[in-house]
Amino acid sequence: MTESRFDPSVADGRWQRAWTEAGTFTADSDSEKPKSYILEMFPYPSGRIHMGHVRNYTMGDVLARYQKMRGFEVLHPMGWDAFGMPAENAAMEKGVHPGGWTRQNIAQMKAQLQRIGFALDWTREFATCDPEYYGHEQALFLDLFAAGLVYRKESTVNWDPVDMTVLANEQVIDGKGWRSGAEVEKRKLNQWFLKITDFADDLLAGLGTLESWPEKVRLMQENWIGKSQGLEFSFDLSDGGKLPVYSTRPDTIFGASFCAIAADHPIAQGLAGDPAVAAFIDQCKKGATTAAALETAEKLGYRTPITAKHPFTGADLPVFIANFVLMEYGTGAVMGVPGHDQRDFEFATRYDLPIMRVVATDPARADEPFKGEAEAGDGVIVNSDFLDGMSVEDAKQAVITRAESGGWGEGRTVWRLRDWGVSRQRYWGTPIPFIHCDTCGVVPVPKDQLPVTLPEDVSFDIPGNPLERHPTWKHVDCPACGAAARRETDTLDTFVDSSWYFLRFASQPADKPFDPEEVAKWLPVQHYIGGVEHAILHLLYARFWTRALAHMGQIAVAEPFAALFTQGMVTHETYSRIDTERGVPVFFAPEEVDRTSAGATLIADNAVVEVGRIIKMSKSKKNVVDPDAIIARHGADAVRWFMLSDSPPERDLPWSDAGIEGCARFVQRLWRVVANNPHCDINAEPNRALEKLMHRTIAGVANDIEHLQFNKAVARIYEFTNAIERSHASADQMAAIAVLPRLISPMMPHLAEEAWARMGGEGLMADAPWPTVDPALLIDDEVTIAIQHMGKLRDTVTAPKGADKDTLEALALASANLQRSVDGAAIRKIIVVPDRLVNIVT
RNA sequence: GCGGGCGUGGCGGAAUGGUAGACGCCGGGGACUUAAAAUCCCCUGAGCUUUGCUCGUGCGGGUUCGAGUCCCGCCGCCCGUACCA
Repeated sequence: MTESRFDPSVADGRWQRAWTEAGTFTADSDSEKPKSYILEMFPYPSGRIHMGHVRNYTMGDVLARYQKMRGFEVLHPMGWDAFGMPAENAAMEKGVHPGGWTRQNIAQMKAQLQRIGFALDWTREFATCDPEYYGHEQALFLDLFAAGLVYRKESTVNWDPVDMTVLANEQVIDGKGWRSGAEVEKRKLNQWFLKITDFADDLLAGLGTLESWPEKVRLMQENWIGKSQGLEFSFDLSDGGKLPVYSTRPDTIFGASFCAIAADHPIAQGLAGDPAVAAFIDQCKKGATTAAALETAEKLGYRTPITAKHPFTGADLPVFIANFVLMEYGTGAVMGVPGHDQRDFEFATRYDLPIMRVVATDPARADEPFKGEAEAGDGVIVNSDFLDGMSVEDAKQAVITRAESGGWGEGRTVWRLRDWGVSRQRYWGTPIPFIHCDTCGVVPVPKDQLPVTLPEDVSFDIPGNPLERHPTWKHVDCPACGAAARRETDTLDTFVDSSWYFLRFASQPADKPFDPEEVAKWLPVQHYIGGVEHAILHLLYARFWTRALAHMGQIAVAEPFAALFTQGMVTHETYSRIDTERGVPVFFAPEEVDRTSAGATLIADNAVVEVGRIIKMSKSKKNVVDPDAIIARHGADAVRWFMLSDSPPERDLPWSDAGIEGCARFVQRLWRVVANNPHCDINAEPNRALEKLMHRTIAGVANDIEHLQFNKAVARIYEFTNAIERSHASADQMAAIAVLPRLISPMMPHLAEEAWARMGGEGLMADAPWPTVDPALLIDDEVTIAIQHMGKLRDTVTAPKGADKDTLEALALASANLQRSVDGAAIRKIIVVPDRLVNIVT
């Protein structure tokens, strides 16, 4: 290492090896120190680490290293969310085995992570596709089954009628299968479910204890769980039958002008003898199953000959079969109130049904016409007999009370949250440990026969589930009666894998999923960091599993993640040209493009390419920057520094070459400050301002890190470095330089170690304590006071901190600028905010 | 469609209801050098009648002595929407 240049290509590896050899980041469960569990959402091993991972793990790393300096025993593990569809897609496209492909990706990505110098405890690494891991998962699934939290029921999937296979939602594009292009159908399958709804109330209540979660995430989960009070009642039908419906808006019951039932509702099925009805029911089966697709699809209905009698007015309401009503939700039938539900409004408009106002902003506007859309908001009830004049809330209760006393309906709490369907008709996942026997029914695999492992000899040359068509795998004897039986061929949703991995990191016993004592030592996770895209599903499922395991007495943890942080994406501009033949854009990678301030040209032909919007890095848009290439060029510390600079961590971070170059320059600049360490001139004037700034910086950076405001910590370190360089060779400057390595250590650990070693620091920087702060030096003795006239700045003056109101008032009135602005006008009021400002009101 | 979030100079952003633009990037000027790179110093929201003034935080209103911040109504973009992870 020369004096003038920090060489990451040498230093990075040196310190990474030193940490590994010393076991610096191996968590000691038996340590006396207070414990801290720092966790980032583990990655799917897609092939390469991308910048989003680097950003996520750098944030966790800063916290882990900082907390270690603060005297905590830190657990900062890493593993692999290794089951999932991309491995099967790779198998289909490249003819490789999903397992081999995944293992290779893991090896590659692990090496990449190690080159970034993360303070990870690799001794606890595992992949969810390890048979040990998924074997324990199968055991837990059997425990849940025994506890009554697992059951089977019919539910709808996307069916590709050409490939004869189930499609994931992302494999359905505009209602068509992504490979076959065939119109997707809804098809029912018998599938496995987890009873997350048993915990709906508790999951909702628990949100109130998660003070260190972002408010937005708690709100999203609250709305997702969706607790509401409503009325379930039955309409008497013209054919003598009854139609049970559920509504969250019984207050609008007088505005009901039709009923709608699902295509697979028994009443609809009963009418299917009519070819027109049958044709409509068939039509309803078309299309994808997602909520977005259902909600935005055209609302279609078929008017049946049946009518329903309104319980209050006695009016006959037409009963429609409708494509937007689903049998799986509620009773599979709804009452339509077009005036106060947008979906019903569109439906009524299309089928020319009455649209009645039963809620208005005030009673005088009871007959105001609608302005082309439903009014779902609050108001007073009108045109509703005994409900008139009531608030929406009161009217709901009044209708429920009336229905209950009349015996034709009852109030019910319902949840938007549905039970969690965990069946997947796919190979690369955890086999569901059950066996189907013709005489015994569905039989659990005995625990001593776990894990049920995946067969290796599978092919992906035709669509569908390889487990289903494997020649031998599914043929087993029934564990109960010994007769020939069949294995369950569905595998578990990969969200199951990620619902308990954080427990397995605490310890990895061979004979059980986790050790409750170790779980008690480390859990809950102190900081959990990941993308906001997981705000609902993953986080809710993990909270559910934690509750279910606690319910069964296996752990004593209420919430798995004490604090949550959702970081933003790494983005990059896109470069494209329109393909003139096909009319679609063709994208180019950043390294294929020569970018100047004026625009961009393609290096290959030196002609212009269009510079597009700055969006999330993705392979399809080719706007990705490979971390390896950047590390090879600038070193790990520059990349880490860039990940923390400028953008607040919860927002998107636009990648820029100029930005990373600036970071690389700053790494070198820091090195010069340390390496050109001047000799102290004991005769030099002490630089008390620098000393104060040093203490303020130490305290400020600590506070910023604790609040994950890394961009602010970065700004402070820039300011501190600027101040050091501008100061003269005094003892204070020496002290400031000496503290620098420790300040930057969580963010630029390689440079910090190198500097620490050079300055004669003892042991590894990573083991050193955080510098101490003298609180006395954090207090200012002088402050700048703003002088305003009518709220506009006219002058600033300095005053002693804590100066009284009269002093500040006098200072303000003495200002020439203020006097010119006031221009002799009568002063009506003077507002003094101590240590901040004086505002003269005329 | 529904739920949630975000919007500040050329760019990323800073700002307990109290001096809008800290810090960084880009750009401009200068020093050093035969020259370049590197480095260092200075300037850098717009406009004006420039001791200073006006405008300015997506758009339109409102509350307040004072609004980027609080309230109401919009617009745009992003995330989720239960089988992508």
